Amino acid sequence: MGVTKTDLFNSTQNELAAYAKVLAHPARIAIIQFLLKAETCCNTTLVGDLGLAQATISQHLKELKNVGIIQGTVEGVSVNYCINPEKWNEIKEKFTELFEGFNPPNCSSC
Amino acid sequence: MGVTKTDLFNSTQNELAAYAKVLAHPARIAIIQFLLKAETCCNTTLVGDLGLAQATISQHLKELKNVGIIQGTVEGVSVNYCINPEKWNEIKEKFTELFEGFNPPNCSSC
DNA sequence: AATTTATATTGCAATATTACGATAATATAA
DNA sequence: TTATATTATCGTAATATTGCAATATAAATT
Repeated sequence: MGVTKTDLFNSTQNELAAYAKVLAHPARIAIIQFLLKAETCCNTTLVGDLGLAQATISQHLKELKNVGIIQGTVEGVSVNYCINPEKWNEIKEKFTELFEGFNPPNCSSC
Repeated sequence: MGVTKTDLFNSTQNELAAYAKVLAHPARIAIIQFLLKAETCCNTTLVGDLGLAQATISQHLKELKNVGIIQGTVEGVSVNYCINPEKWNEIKEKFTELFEGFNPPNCSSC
C-alpha cells in the first residue's frame, strides 16, 4: 500500500488532486509567490531567498515544472523560470469550478 | 529529514500549503464533491460510492475535519458530515487571492 | 442483556515525500 | 585549457502518506 488508488476516481478528481499536491508545500507556494512578483527568477536567487539547499530548490522547481505550472529557459549559465500563463489559468479555473460548487447551506442536519 | 521546514515560511504560505495538502488526494476531492451535491452524507454512503474500505474513508474524513473543511454531527448511530461554510469560504478566498496574483506576462526572457 | 449498525482507532506494510551532501553536467570567463 | 558559476541528478536518511484488516466504541433495536 502507500499508493493512491487513482483508478477509482475520474480524471477531474485525479487532476485536481495532482495540482493540489504540487501546491501542498510552503516552499513551492513561496516560489510561486516570488515568480508572481518578480516574473522571473533562477535557482540561485531562490536559494538565497528561501533558505533551502540548492538541491532542494532544484527538486521543487522540477515538480512545479512537471505539472507545467512553471517553465524554464536557459539563459547563459543560469535558467530563468517563470509562470506558464496557460497552465496557470487552467489550474485557476479548475479550482474556481470546485469552489463555486458550494451553495448556501439549507442543510437541516448540521 | 523528510520533514517540511515550516519555520522558513510565513503563516500564509504554511496555511495555503496545508489546505492544498488536504485537497491533494482524489478520494478527498470526491468526498467534497459528493458533499457539495448531497449537502450531507455519512461514512457508509461514501464507502459504497467511492469503493474504498471503511477505515480508509474514516481516515480521509478525519483529515478533512482536522482542517475544518467539513463538520460532523452525530445522528443516532451514524454521523452526518457536511461542508463548513465559513471555512470553505476562507479557503476559497485564500486560493483566489493566490490565483489573482498573476498579471499578464510581459516577461522578456521566457 | 444481546444483537445489530455505524464509525473510530490501532497496528502494520508498502510507498511517497522532504532534505541535503556529493557529484555530474553545462556554459561562461580568465 | 583551466577555473568559475549555475543547475541537475544521484544516493541516502528521516519522516509522511495511503490503505486495510482487526478491533474497539457507541447508539439503536430486539
